[in-house]
Amino acid sequence: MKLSKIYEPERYEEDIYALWEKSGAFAPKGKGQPFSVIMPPPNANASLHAGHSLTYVLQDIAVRYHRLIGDRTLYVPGADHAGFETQVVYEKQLAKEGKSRFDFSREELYSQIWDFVQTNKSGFEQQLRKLGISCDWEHFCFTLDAPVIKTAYSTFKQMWQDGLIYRGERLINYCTFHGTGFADIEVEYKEEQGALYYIRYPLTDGSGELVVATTRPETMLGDTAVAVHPDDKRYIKFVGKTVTLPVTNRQVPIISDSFVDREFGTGAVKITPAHDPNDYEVGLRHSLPSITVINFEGRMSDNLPEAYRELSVHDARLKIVKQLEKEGFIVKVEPLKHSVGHCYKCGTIIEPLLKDQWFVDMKPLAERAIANLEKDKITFFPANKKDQLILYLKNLKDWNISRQIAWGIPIPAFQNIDNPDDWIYDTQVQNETLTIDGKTYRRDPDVFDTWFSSGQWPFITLGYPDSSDFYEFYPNSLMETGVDILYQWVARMICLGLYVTGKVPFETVYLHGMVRSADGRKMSKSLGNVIPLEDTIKEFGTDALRLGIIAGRSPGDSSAYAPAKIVAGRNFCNKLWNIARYIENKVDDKRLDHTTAKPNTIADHWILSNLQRITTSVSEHLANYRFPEAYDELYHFVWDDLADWYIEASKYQTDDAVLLQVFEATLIILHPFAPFVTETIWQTLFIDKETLLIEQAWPSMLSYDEKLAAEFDQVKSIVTETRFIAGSLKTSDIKLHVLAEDFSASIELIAKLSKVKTVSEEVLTDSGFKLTQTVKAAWLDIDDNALKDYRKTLESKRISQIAVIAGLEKRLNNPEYTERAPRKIVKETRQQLESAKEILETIKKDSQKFSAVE
RNA sequence: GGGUGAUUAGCUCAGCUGGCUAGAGCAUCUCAUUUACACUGAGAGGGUCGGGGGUUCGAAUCCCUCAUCACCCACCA
Repeated sequence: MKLSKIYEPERYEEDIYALWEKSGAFAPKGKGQPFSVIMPPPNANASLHAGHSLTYVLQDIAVRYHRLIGDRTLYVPGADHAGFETQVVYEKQLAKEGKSRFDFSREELYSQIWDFVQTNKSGFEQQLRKLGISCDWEHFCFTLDAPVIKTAYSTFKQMWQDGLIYRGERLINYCTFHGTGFADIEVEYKEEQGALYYIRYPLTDGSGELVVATTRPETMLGDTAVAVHPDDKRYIKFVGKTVTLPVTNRQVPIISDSFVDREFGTGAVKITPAHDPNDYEVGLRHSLPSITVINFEGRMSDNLPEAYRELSVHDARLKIVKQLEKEGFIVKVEPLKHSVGHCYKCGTIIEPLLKDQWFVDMKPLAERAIANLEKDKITFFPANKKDQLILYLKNLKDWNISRQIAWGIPIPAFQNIDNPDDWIYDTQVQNETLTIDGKTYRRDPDVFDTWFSSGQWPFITLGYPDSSDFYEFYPNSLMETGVDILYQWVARMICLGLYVTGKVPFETVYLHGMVRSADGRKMSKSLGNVIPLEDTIKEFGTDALRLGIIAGRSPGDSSAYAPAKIVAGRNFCNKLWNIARYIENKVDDKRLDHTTAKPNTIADHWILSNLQRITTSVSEHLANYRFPEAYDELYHFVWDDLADWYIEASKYQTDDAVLLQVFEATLIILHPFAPFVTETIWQTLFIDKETLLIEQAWPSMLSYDEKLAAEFDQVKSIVTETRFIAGSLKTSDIKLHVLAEDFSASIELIAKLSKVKTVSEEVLTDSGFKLTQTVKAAWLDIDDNALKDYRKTLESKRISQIAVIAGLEKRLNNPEYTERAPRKIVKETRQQLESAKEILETIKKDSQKFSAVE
């Protein structure tokens, strides 16, 4: 089969992926050491954009590399039901139909969303195939699969029994629009312009007043105290007295608590335990009652004076301020910038509200995680994220795992209808009520926070607790995910992994930065700057996207989607393609047994030397997860070494066997990065083997002679400098002289590559222009007058060469350097100085010719 | 308030444990047209590595400090 002139990815990619999938190449094979990656499951109803590709491509490169070096490699794909996220998407769809979640029971909603997800689910699977992701589809896992739920339940039960899970009334973060609570980390804080209201609270005994400052005057309806700092001389005399609250006329005590900041506001704080986390803590310390004045709909509650009932928080604030002003209780109002928590989906202000929920006591889990992190049981890329994670874990508060939504794993807990404190664990969640020993229990209507189950992903996906996969592939070798979910997900996987299995869930965490849009902003639907995956693939091909998206990116750092890098990737694939075409034409039907190739020419030795270097280097980079560095070196090996020099040389010094051998090895080491084009070429050039590139073994080395390889470097230098001079002189009509003893075998090669008219072995003793960049002797026989144009260049070369020598001499004249620096470095410096001096001599001699001319 | 990262060529960014005259892609300039490849080839130009200080024989790299930008966490009556 003949290859077309330009690589057209869309002609091959689909078939190539099908070929891999059909062959079973994605399943773990062989007896190598296990290497496992569990894919962070994409949302089941999601469509991936170009930015998403980064995570899967990085994982796939690691996976393909480990497969090639013979590891028993498992890459588990999955999908996330993404509880709240998905329900929000579905609710938006309902809204379009003029309906809302209130029109359905939770069971109805659940089954509707299930159908909704089923119809959308195939999207990302096809996208992953398009990206060439070599995951083992047989191992596919959805976060609502029965085994997942089973393990999540048994973990919940175990934690309950161990006293790590408790149910209690706490202030939780509540979105009144979506009607559910959130974990602390899910709240999005924004800096906002607000107002600080100074309000008079008269002492009940008429002996004066306290002025409190608040941003939320409406919550004063629920005040149960006023607090001052215990050391505050202004107020300490009031402690123990009471104030009479304006509007409600309730009497509340004045207490002292050191949490009060004397500098802020007036130094006197109204305490509303039911609506402020700090006040809640104060309330606990001082046994204050909690009065709820805002309900779960975000409106003022029924226990308030008629005028305020059912008002929105916003309206209530306006109304109460108006009333206070009228009655003379407002001292002043100051503008104040402060941060306010919002729902990360709808932007509604998060209300801290009292609610009974299930909580995980994170302290013991976090401590164990910290201990393991400090013992470096997990390697982080970038390394500094480990310390950040430890800091986070040290300050971790208890985790609210109850969600008031329909789409999720029902919490397996039932409450005695006659005794609210009597909760039992039971997994018969399909029943709304249970009757046990004559007592009736009602199911908790809530579901788990998605992260409670996905936090167990590294072992849940492997069939924990009693499967061979689990024994073989846990802990996972690599967890590659976004730096944005370090706390949200990685932290919880470590905590839960240690708790359930006793081991850290993975050996390495690689956190990629975010792919911002081309405009430098975050890529998001709402900003309208999303780059669709399909567009990029269609325009440039998958391999180009894979190469462009990983190029020049360091872990943990965000950087923009760079079309120029995708273009570079596309061009690179085309270059490779054309190397293959060249080889195809050259080798034709010779059926060379290239497996026993032996180097003949200096170019052969040189390319084998470079192949050895690049193979080792790519291995080292990939073993240490330095993806962009590996790609960068491969790019230059293929383009600069293989195409520009070796292939060019092969046009004059034929050695097809070595050429084929080198190209075969190149395809293998390049395969993890650009799987489609490499496999396509493999299937075309090596079809008679009936093998798949994806299943090849990492190349082993051919022997070569380092000295002969170095000879070729000399040839390169002569050719390069000759080209440069010829270019400056704008002529190729020059005669090149080289020392026969050094280059007799390469004369023709030098002539062809440097494109001069003739090359002679005649030695010019007193004429000719000596090349300066090589130690080996080579001259150009050029008319001195013609050379005049070259004077400037030579002069600037001379000056910079003198500077180089001065620098080297200064270094070597410093005894501190020669004594302290490693011997190897010093030796290198001496050699550099020597050759620098030689080059300067040549430049000087060449320069002198000009004085002769003038 | 605490923390992290960034600042290197016109643009986007690499530079791992300090050690050749600091690199890449794209862009720019010159030359090349029946070539495996114009998605090309041969060349060139372009940076006092944000400022200042320190450690070191040696600093883009380590430390301190300042500035600017970005992000994260906590608090914000």
